[in-house]
Amino acid sequence: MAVQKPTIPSGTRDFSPEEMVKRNYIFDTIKKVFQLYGYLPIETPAMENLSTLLGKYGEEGDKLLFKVLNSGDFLSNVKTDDFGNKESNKVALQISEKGLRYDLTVPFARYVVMHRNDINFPFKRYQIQPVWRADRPQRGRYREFYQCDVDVIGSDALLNEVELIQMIDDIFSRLHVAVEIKLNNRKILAGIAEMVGEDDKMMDITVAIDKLDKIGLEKVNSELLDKGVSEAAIEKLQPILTMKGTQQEKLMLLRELLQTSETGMKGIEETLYIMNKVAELGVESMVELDLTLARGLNYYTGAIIEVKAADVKIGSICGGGRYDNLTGIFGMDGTSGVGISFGADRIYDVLNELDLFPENKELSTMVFFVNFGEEEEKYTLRVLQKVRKAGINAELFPTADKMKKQMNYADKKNIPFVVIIGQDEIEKDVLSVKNMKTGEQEEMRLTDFIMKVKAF
RNA sequence: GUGGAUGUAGCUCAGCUGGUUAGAGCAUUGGAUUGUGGUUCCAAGGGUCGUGGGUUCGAGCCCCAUCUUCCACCCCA
Repeated sequence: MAVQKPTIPSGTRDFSPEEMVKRNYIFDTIKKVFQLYGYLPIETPAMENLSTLLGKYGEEGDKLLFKVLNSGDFLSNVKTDDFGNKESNKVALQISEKGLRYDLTVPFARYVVMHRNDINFPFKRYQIQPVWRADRPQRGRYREFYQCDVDVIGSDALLNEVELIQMIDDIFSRLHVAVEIKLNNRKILAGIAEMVGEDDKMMDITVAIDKLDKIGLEKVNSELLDKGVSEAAIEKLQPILTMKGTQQEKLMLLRELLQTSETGMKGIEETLYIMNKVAELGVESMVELDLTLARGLNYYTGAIIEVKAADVKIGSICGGGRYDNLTGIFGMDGTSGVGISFGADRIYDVLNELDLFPENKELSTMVFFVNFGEEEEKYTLRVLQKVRKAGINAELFPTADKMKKQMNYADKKNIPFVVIIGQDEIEKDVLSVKNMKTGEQEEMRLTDFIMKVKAF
């Protein structure tokens, strides 16, 4: 039988020990801050019923769901017509009732509804788990990646939005990454659409605004026309498209322009509140209004937040917003939530590119014992035990291989101290300690050695 | 999902208009050095040239399909 080359599905990755140490540094930092602000973890299954997933992410999102084949004789219930006509979508629904989760927010909403009687509202939880999207992979875009979600549900206070921004600021300053926090509000977008008299074209208008920087005003206008937006509406939109000035000035101008729209005004008030509070609290990162921020997810209703690394071009590394009625789909109305999601994989790429990972010396082996053979091994094993008891990460080479090989192993593993215990040392009751960085070697007693390593 | 590029040793790559046995550096293994790594020297192992088909006397090179990775779009963390 021919040996097959092992591969993994495109867009997925293996993580080496070195990578995991770095990844855990990110996860640990994020978790620490989440808990600092009073959020506690939950987990949900990798698979959800398709019925809870479908229709929550828009048409595009449905296409990107990984579906899980039913177990057993999954073809038995398929309608032959659908199969014969190659109706992939219809057939898919007949042979699959589960799917891999696409994000953590929708499963969370499902969780809240299912456990509503046990939950103490407002419910502050975080969740760090992988999600899957059948997207075409690219740089910084994977088919399996981790999200770190924090949400608070059951409170419509804007203080929650402020707290989320504080946490963003806290986490990225701990990671030493300079970021820009962009803020928008779905109500402002809706207000703009209302003001120009094209309520139902909100998404098209938003996407057009989003492209302003890329393709320019003229093309944006002609694209709007293509989408069926009336000329009068486009005319009314011009002051917003060409708006200039500081954050405050823009908001003031918007306040004038959107006077006729109650929703729009509310969005502006909300944004002003959030921005003022954030300014009062002295958040380090730059926080700015960005009308182009649409965020495809359908369920946002208020604030929209997105974070970009200031020094690396990689797309957003954190995003989220307020969803007033996500639980409504699952039969629980009037519960507002707001949350954000940190993209661990992209943050990893950013830290890697900027060389911001710390030396995690407390995680790796500190002391390596050379193995000289049966008799020395017996003695060394006891020494090793004492070193470990002192809380020092240490290991003994499992076989009495050549010194060169053992030293090589220690060197590659970046172990700072190598301890050599042969017959001489046993007789003298000392350790020969080699500092791998300086190459110096000296004999010392065990207790002195332990103190030396601890002080290192 | 649409368009473009890419794939040769574990890694990074060379390989002429199609022509004998496909190369280098790094890495690996062994030796110089039977208690001393990171430097040096010597040697060895390692390839169905992404996969499948086609053209040809002959294909790593040309053609088709397919997959991978990357880039742009769509969308997104």
